[in-house]
Formats: sequence, C-alpha cells, structure tokens
Amino acid sequence: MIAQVATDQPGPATEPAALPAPRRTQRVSMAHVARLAGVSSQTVSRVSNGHPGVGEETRAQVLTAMKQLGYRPNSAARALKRGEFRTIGVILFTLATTGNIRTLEAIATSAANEGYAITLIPVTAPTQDGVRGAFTRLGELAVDAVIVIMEVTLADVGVLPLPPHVQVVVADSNAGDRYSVVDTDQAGGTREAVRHLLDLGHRTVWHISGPAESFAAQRRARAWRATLEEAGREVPPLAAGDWSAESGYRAGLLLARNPECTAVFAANDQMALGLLRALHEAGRSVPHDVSVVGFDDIPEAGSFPPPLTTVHQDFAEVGRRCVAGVLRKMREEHAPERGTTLVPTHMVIRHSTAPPPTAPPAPAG
Amino acid sequence: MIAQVATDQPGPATEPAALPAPRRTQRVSMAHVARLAGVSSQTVSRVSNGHPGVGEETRAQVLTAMKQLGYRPNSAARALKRGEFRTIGVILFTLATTGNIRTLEAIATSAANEGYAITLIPVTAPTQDGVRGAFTRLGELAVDAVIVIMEVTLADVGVLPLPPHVQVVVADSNAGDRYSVVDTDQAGGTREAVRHLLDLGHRTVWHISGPAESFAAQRRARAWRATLEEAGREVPPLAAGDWSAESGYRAGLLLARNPECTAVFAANDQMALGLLRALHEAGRSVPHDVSVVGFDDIPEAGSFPPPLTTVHQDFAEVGRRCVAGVLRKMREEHAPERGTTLVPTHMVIRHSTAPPPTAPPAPAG
DNA sequence: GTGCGGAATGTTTACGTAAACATGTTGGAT
DNA sequence: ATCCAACATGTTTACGTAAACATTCCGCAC
Repeated sequence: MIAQVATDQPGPATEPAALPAPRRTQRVSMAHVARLAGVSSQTVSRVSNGHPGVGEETRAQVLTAMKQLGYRPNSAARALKRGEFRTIGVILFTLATTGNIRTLEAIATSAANEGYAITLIPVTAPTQDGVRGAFTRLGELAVDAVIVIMEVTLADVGVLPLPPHVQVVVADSNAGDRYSVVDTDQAGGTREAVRHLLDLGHRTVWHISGPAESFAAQRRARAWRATLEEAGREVPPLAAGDWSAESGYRAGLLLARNPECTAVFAANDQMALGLLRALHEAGRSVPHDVSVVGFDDIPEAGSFPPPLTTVHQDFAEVGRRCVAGVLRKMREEHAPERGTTLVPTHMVIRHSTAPPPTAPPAPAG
Repeated sequence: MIAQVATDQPGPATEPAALPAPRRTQRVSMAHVARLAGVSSQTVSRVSNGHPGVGEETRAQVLTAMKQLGYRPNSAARALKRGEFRTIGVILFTLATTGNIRTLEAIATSAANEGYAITLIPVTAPTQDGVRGAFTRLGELAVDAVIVIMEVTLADVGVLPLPPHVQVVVADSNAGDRYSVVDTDQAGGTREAVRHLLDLGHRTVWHISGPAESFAAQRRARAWRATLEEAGREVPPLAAGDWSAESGYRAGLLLARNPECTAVFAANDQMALGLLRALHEAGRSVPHDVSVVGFDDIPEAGSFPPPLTTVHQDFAEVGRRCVAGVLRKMREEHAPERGTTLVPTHMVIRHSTAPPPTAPPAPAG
C-alpha cells in the first residue's frame, strides 16, 4: 500500500531525461515519512502539528524525513478529520467596481492574517439562477463561512438561499434584518458632502446617482434628498447614472446647460470625472462656476483636473469587520446575530469645491 | 455512529425558540440519506454523482431523502477520495493595479466555466519571505494548480520556490524559460502606439514609464526605445513614473515646459490622466499642442478630458489562456512545457492624438 | 523491592466518499 | 425447465489525518 511512492523524491534538480515517470498517486503521506523515520504515523502527526510529547531526537528524525521526502500535509484529509477548511468563501457579482475590489482586497488581507484563505465565487448573473448556482457550488465547496458582497438588488430573489451550517456576513446591503451586515456609512458620508456644499453657500445641490439596483446608490440618493429637505432647500431633479464615467459625462452635459446648477454631488468618483469633462467642454470652470464632490476617493481622484473633493471610504475597515464578524460567528456557533455595522467615512477636501460665483457671505435665504 | 444527527433537520422554517441545539458534528452524510431512503450509501453516492445503474424509483427516493435532510456532499471527503480539489490557487502581489484585477476577474470567470473555484493567495511583501510564506501556505492549501500573477521583479528571489506536484502558469512575467507564461504583447502594443504618433508626423515620442520593478513597465519602455531607434529618431530622456496618476502629473509638469515635446506615450492610462492634468494646467492643449497615448484602455479612458487614445489589452483572453494552460498541464501530467504565449493588443484611437502643431505633411526629416 | 505516575510512543478507529468487487434478481434464449 | 446476460443494489475497502485509547519504559516514593 505504500509502494507507489519512491518515483518522486523531489531531490535537488534531478531533471529526468526523457519520459517522466507516470505520476498521480505519488503524494507523500505521513505513512511514508513514518516509515523512513522509523516511527509510527501518529508520531509524525504529532510533529506535524507541533504537539508536545515527542522526544527531541525523534522529532529531529521526523523533521529530517519530512524534508527528505518533501512531505506536505494533505489538506483534504486534514479538513475531513477536523471538520473545517480554514477557508472563507467570498461571493460577489463583479470585480468591475472600485468598492468591490477594495473590499475584496481588504478581506483577503485580514483573512490571511487570521490564517484563513479566500475562495472566490463569482456570480455571473444577478438573478435567482445566478445566485442559486453560486450557492449550489458553494454548498459543495471547501468553505467554512461566507462573505457576500452584495451591492445590488437581486432582480428576482427575495431571500438568499443560504446553505445550512455556513455562517454569513454580508457587505454592502440592506439585509440587516436577516443577516449581519457590514457597510460604509453611506448616509453619513453623503450628508457630509451635501452639507459641505451648502455651507460653502450654494443654494442647493444637484445629484448624479448610481444605478437604481445598487444599494449604495439608493442610500446615497436618499441621504442627499433628506439632507436637502432638512436644510429646507429645493430638491432638484436627480440625474441617473450607472457608476461609469461615461454616464457622468452624459449627465454632465445636461447639468452644464443649467446656469442654476452650481454644485453637484456625484455618487462616485468615476462619474465625477465624466462630469468634470462635460463641464470643461461646456466652458464652465470648476470650482469657480460649479463645485463638484465625488464619493469613494479612488487613488486617481487627487489627479483629476482639478483634484476632486470627495468622500473617503475605509474599505480596509469594512474588510476587517467582515472577516472578524464571520469568524466570531463561526466560533460562537449559536446566536446568529443580525444587524448592521456602519464604518464611518471622512471628507477629503481638494480643489473641486468653492463658494458659488455670486457668493453670498451669509447662508442664502 | 449515526446517532448524532437528528437535531438538525433543516425543515421548513422551524425556528427553534430559544437555545439552538449544540451544533458541530451534525453534518448530514450519505449514510443518513441512505438510511432514510432505505438504501445503501453507495446508491446514494451513485445518485449524487449522476452515475447510471440506479432504478428510477430508487433514484427518486434518494433525491427526496437528500432534499429532506438538506444533504450536501462533503467536499473534503470527496477531494480526499478523488485526489483533486477542483480549485486553482492564484498568487498575486496586489489588487491595486487595473491589470491584476482584470486578469483575476477573467481567471475567476474562466475557471468557474470549467467547474473550478479560485483560491486567492495574497502575498504581502514581494520579497523572498513574502513569497515563501505564500507558497508554504499554498503547499497546505486545497489547490490543484497555481497561477501566479507576478508583475514585479522580486527583490531577492531568483526562482520561485514552487511546491512539487502543482502545475503552474505565470501571468505577466519574464520567466518564460522556466515556466509557462501568458502575457499581453507589451512590445507589440507599444510599437503600435509609438508608430501611431510617428505616423501623425511627430518628430519623436516621449515616454512616461512605470516603476522599474515592473516587467510590463520594463518591456514597454524597451519597446518604446527600440521603435524609435528603428525609425532612426532621437530617443528623448525617459520620465519615470510609478503607475499612479500623481506620478504622471509630476512627470507631466516637466514635460509641459519643453516645447520640443509634442507627443507622449504613457505606460498606463492613470499616468496619462495625470499627464493630461499637468498639460491642461500648463495651458498646453491636447491634442493640438501635445498628443498623448496611454496603455490598458481602462473603462474611464473614454471619458478623460479629452478621451484618451490608448492601447487596449485583452485581459479576458489572458485569463482564459492561463486557466486553459494550467488545466492542460494538469491533465497531461508530463511535459512541463515552458515558453511564453502573447495575447495581442489593439489600439483605440480617440481624441488625444493629432498631428503636431507645425504639421509637416510629409514624414519629417 | 514494589508500585505508581508520567512521559514517549504505538494501535485502533472514524471522518465521508467512491472505486472495486460481490451479490441478488429479472427475463429472454435455448 | 435451465441457464446466463444485464441490470440493480449491497459490501468492502482505501484515501490521509488525528483523536482516543493502549502500551511500554523509566524513575522515584514508600
């Protein structure tokens, strides 16, 4: 039963001349190491896991044998025995948006710090089938817990069909009543942005929103409206974008024609970029004629013409909290806690905002 | 031995009132399904894997039992038995660059199509320790093959310390003599870009390069130089950037002061954006005074002021080829093929390029 | 000297699945 | 009536690991 091996000792650069031996079954197992070291496989296991109760000399022998054979623990067997994979699945709909990417990166980093690996489960279509497919695969996947980055309202799904026994944390969603949700404080950030423009003396603030299906876009638009209403300002018609710079440009072309419009809050930096181009082409200077605020603070924002005032999101913190949350849930087993955790934002003021052309020194009336 | 279960039947919404039963061991196995369906576990296995030779009626019974118990195959056991995980590991150094992200996305998509999942292995530091750490984890990870996205020269590593029995494909590297490498045709794309500017009548082309450690940056810079030399043009001093828009801006401030400089090739679109801002601030109009070409064709490029002429990379194709390559290697076992596959680029001509101010109708002399 | 505790190591077993092999059952050809 | 395919299903076993339990050996207290 142990025979098969031999062939494969990964010795130092013994390039096999012509036909390499038939491979496949020749993984080195504890049994091989044990045989070579002249001990039982249990002892190898103990050494491999750093358990105490192994003699100094024996341990050294085993270590040598392991190195010599190039032994690698078999994670499948290990997972089977232990009942856990030390892996977190991440379900997301696209890697095309800045937010998702940065959240993913942060999740990967924090997970790595905790000794967990990340398995990516892309969902092709944001439909019931798409999600169901992802979760079906997921159910069979080597994963202990799942983080769903669900930035979009599902076309035809009310509830996520989650597999049993897998803990879930959702980033960027409104499912706080059903799952644990970690999200950026969209409302807070938006409020800051709008207030900043109002405080500069603008009568009101226009808005280019993200796509209607996006939770973040919805929340930013709602908070924009609410902030204006609270301040007793007129709420101008909303320009609907789709996150892309191109859509910001198109919205900007309209806005640029309206001399009333002196302050615009774009729901993300890319659309702000498109807006900037539209304003530039229309001959309206930023920030002298029109002030612009974005959202996200992408790395390029500081190099826009002109450098963009925007709302900075702490994606790293979102990632950290997602991982922490999911691990806590795993360990505590019970109490499938729900509710939403908000990660605060802060404004980065650069050169795309200024008082309006006819700057009234006191708050307008 | 089968006892443990019972507690957990995920029946339709039977919300347990107060304390949920102690969990952990109660995963539903084939044995449970078999018992409920009144068959042997082997029959369950056959149904689960869609093997033939199971009676219609029996199959239906088993299916019912599976649904009723919420059975999920245990991937650890499956992997252990089959000797494969149906998972590909992806090692990368950062998710901060457009190229990496888009390649990753493409890899994830193609892998999913092939029924493979993706495990992310971020390397924190591009040093020997960092890489070694990643590969150590990797060795214990549930992965059948690895794709390395190595866009950067390792500070202190000559050769990748790869674990045995794991097939590898490298994206974006110069390790073609050691591994299979899939890369964008950097040289071809650069040549096109430079020739485009030359053909418009510019005497020569300036270059803002990426960071020195980046393979792609190296290759783009080299091809730029080579193309100019082939055409017998003067090679202006190279401006070194670091991919960021900010660095493009800094380089642009210098370039803008030089009236000789009428055409610039930036090694990526972000730097081109910074350059655009610098030129704009310096009062030099694009494309009338200066022509600019970027590289990558990021989604925003079409919305730059002005829309950027750039070299489009087919990241999806890179991803597809990486996955295809690594799977082929796995299946064919033998012949660890090496060499580099190049994915072609194509130019996207927008509005940032035009003939030079003093447009000579014939090729300049 | 006897016995007992504890350290070092070995043996058994189970994790859940699926290949390989074994058994049983049916119906059609002879 | 008999026998043998062909099919449906059951039984055994192994994958590599690690917990639980068993054994051996030593030294020290009495």
